[in-house]
Amino acid sequence: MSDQTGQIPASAEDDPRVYERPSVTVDLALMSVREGALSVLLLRRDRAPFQGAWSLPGGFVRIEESLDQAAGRILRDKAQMSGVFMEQLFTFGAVDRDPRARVITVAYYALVEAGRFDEALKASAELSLFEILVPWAGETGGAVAICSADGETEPLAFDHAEILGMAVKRLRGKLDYSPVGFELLPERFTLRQLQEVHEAILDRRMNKPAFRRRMLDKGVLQATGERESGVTYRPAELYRFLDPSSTGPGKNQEG
Amino acid sequence: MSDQTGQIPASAEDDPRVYERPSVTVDLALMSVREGALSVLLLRRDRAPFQGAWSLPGGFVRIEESLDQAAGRILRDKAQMSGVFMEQLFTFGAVDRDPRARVITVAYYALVEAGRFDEALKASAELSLFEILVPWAGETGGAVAICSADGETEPLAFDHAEILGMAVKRLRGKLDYSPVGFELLPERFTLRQLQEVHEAILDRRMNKPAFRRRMLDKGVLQATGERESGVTYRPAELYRFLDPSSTGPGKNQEG
DNA sequence: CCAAAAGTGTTTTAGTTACACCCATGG
DNA sequence: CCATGGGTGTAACTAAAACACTTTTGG
Repeated sequence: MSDQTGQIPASAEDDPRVYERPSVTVDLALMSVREGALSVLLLRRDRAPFQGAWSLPGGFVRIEESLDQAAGRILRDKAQMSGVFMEQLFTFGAVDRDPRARVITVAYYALVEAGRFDEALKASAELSLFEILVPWAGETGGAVAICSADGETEPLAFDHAEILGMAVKRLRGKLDYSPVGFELLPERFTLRQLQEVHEAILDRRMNKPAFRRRMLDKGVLQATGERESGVTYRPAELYRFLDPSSTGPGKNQEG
Repeated sequence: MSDQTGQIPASAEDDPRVYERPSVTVDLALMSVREGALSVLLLRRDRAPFQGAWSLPGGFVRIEESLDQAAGRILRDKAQMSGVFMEQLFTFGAVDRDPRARVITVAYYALVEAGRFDEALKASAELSLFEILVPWAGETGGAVAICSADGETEPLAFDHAEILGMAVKRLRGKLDYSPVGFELLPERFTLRQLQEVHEAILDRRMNKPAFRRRMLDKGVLQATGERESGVTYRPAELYRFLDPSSTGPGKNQEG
């Protein structure tokens, strides 16, 4: 076991060379709220395993890039998007999660404004949009189902239903103590739009005045003075999200 | 690029063989509350890099074991413990986090009753106990310092200060909506002990009656009828943690 | 003036905190 | 009977929710 060219490890347990290495991938749950429904962008698999099934966009982590960089690259390559809010979710490492080989995947979730989905869908024919169906009670192990525009539920490849289930759970959990909700709206938005996003994610109707005050009391919304247009009723004021980390004393985006 | 022995991938991006693979390790933040202080079990490194520095126990993930299994094995090998509460924390994948090679580490945190630390410390001379010093405000990027029994602060190897910082943050965040606090106490405990654990983790004094009622109202504590002994004042009642998942309708331990 | 949704004021409720007090035990 | 911490009752406070209401626009 001695090695003249490099360091001689004191024991095998500290030497990566003696063990076969797993592959490491990044998978992305790219979500948005579209027409009142929490949705996800999926890719149709064109080869085995799970040929024809829908899957989260993903790819191998390269030796010279960080996990965050890999996630950003995959988002660019598969969905033609950049500058998107993205956060690490969980790492899935079951031995048999990929029937071909040992693959550990670091899952990320990403949030975009609904309008940006359309560009991605036009750019790639393999991409498609699905509504996420979440069982609130009577859990199925945390997994979710997906439902296409014509109402058909479809199977997901690998353990991606479980990954997506955890993504929804995380999104729900962070919604009221972190500014993730604003990532799903354009730069200027009405309080009604914000409420619709919250209602879609939590799958629960809310009281308008209560929601309004709760949001305004957080102090992260700035009234623009502008109003929405194109509506037949009284136009609502447009608000902008004020990132507290960019004005207050230096804090990073970690919520 | 064709391969007669196996499948022929339609494109290189789906073929793990064309990329150099990173190594994957698991690192453990094994924490407890001892004498009113949040503490962590660390291992002194006996070789470069960071020779002499303190580090989280860790090891490579083997090709035939899951991440959770790897974490359990490392806990057994390095700290002679089993049956310990453990949860995945975050995956750290900066390219230069290990100067020798590309190593991605899946960090876990584990919680044990303070008494179990002593056994581990006796079993291995390289292990030592440190108090965790957490800057509440004026963050240092989420990292924490460690402080030995004689008051000396010591450097941590690799990015382990950052990992430990995230572990403390996660523990603080889960303390009041998940039963993690009970993992740090013996099977039977007094409400005062439970309060001391919460105060140590959150680094904040609390009101006794308020804390007492808040805990009892959760409905997860069962009075045993027994009392503590060996005290010179009125002995407090001993309580036991009642896991709602073991009695109610089937839910798994995921909080 | 009417319909529809924006936006406001007031009451109710629930959960937490603060404070004062009594109880049980050992010495 | 005193010191010490265990345990309980009550009032005050705060945040959220529910409800009724007024305002503003397009038609």
